[in-house]
Amino acid sequence: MKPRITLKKIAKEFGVSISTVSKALKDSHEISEETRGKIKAFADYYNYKPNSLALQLRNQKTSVIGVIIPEIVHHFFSTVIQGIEQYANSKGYSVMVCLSNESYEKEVSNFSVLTNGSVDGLIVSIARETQENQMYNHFNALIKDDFPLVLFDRIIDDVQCDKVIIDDIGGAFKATNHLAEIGAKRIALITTQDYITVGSLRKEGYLKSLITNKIVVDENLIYKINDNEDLYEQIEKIINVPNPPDAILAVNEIYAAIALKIAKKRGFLIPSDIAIIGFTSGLISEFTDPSLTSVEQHGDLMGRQAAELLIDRIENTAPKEFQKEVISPNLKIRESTLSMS
Amino acid sequence: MKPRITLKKIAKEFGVSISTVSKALKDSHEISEETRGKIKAFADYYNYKPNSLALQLRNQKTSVIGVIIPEIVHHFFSTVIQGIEQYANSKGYSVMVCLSNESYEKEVSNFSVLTNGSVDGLIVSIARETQENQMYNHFNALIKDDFPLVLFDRIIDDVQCDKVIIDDIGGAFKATNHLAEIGAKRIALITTQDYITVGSLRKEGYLKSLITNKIVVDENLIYKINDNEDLYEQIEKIINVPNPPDAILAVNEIYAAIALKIAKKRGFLIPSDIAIIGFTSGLISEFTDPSLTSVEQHGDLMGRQAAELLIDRIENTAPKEFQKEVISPNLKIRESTLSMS
DNA sequence: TATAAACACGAAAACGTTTTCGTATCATAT
DNA sequence: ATATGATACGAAAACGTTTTCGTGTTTATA
Repeated sequence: MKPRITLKKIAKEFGVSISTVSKALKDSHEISEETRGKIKAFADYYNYKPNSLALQLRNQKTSVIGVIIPEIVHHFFSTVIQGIEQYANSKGYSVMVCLSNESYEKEVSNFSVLTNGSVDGLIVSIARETQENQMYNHFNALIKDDFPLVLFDRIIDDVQCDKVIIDDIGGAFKATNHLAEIGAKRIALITTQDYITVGSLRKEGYLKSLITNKIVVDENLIYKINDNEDLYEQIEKIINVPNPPDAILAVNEIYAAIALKIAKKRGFLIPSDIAIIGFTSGLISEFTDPSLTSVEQHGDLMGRQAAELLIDRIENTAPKEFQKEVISPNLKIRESTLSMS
Repeated sequence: MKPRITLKKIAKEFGVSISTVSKALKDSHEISEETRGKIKAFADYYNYKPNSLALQLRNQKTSVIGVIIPEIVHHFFSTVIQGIEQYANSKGYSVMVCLSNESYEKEVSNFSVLTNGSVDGLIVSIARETQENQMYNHFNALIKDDFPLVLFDRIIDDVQCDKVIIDDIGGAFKATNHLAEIGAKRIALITTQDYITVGSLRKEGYLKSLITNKIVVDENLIYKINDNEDLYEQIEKIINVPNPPDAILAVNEIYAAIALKIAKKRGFLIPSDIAIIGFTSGLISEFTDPSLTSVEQHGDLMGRQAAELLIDRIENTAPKEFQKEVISPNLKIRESTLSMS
């Protein structure tokens, strides 16, 4: 790469000082029209642009925000990034994306890279492994230094910072209510392991709804999927049983789509034999047959709000209580829960 | 945010010079064991980490690579990012992601932000608007300065830089051959406008296959979708006609999934009445019913290769011919093309 | 004509780091 | 006693920028 042109080189060219060049390029009235003109022409010709590293160092501000997420090949997370990028960009910030791949070690290493002065703040959704083992020291270290930090979706209650979550309890409650309304009696829940906070919150909403609807809770209808094992096999055990459920609430789109596929293969009619709802974020629900009713998560809105909170925190240094924004998911009713005959 | 601790502050604390502190922290033998010990303990206690901006400025190297893509809520692009991030990370680089939203203006503005010294190189897939109007000056400016640049997927032939593409012609050829083999005679193509290079290349492969299979080309079976208008309406006009095609090749997953949905609604049996193949990247094809045969694009591999080319270009400054890596897509056969009865 | 103001520019510090070179102090060898 | 060498540190430049504070020269005012 050719070395970029700098103030120093321009100064040398005209035998003036660096300050003169800097001022000339900023149209300062301190510099004569003549000098200004020739310097600007020269700089323009050589396509001078101030080195942003130098500026960042001088201004003690990078205008970059770091984002650490568990994965990116995931409709929800990519939607969040879109939301973040959009708002950040409108405020003059760029976005640096790092992936933890659900690994604690990589999350910590990302923290370490990003908090060395290369970003003004951090937006994070916690890796599964981190949540599983509850190792939060890297977060506490940031908090101690008042480093601007926003957690979203997968959060830690104990960490004092801004947070954005969706109302998982409410979403699951709404969805389960809907299943009950269309006549379901034996509503299964396909969820994750307990340490995934969103999974256990959705379970809470599910339970709350069962109680509200006076349906007896049957622990045998609650299935905790292990993401590291074969999903089809695990979900098959829910449907291919003597007394299958008449409705399923799945905490994500994939689980729901797989359940649908298996149920159809077993000869069940959807929704008349089994109604299905999934939490969603992607496009799959729209293209299954029947299409899947789903709890929509509004990832872009989450991203936007996280970015708003973070940038506000960065730019307004006055102490301020930490916010917790809660986004309400909505139920998109499709064919998989059209009233059961 | 609390001000971070610096060499200067540590130096002041012990009444030594900055150089001494710097050397002590690097375990230099120039510094006495005693001084070294107390400085390191102090630095450790206050969690000293070198300011990366200062290092980047001094070393004239950021270890960051910039990525500009049209959108991120898109399975293919997020897969590419994953590939890039993974390889880049293994080589000690971070990734800065910017979105052009298919807009020329935003692409240029991203260029401008990223090429001011904040990244060591750029990986780009061109915005639709840029391709449509063939405005490539921002690329030429980079090339002139030998700025490390890799183009992927949507490329420009005229720009002299490293490139990674998939064999679109070959993929479409293979897919169309497959349709011909299972007995299709009237194979429709659902593609994009001509200025999208991948669209026109896939059309080329389609045409090549028709000729190979001695099928007469029928221009009426080639449909160019306008992404800004209603997709369902446009695709309906392909299927809901007096003499519908007996097979469809769609240049992306969404077009294929919509075609499938419409065909089923019209009462066609898939694949016996109409066989369907889509180029793909996402999960939709797996969850439709019947599942969709698809041309798989290996986005992560593309990302990885792009990152390899870029980092090689960054680290080995010796002149070297520009590479063009071509990735072969493979045909994943699913239910939508099981041999037509 | 003396003085004040305007003009046009330069020096230097600051951001935080690394690294080369210089040097004062002390111990050792001749 | 002198030269040599090691030891332990500091000064300063360099990366590229902005900005404050001088300062010398010219112009306007009393």
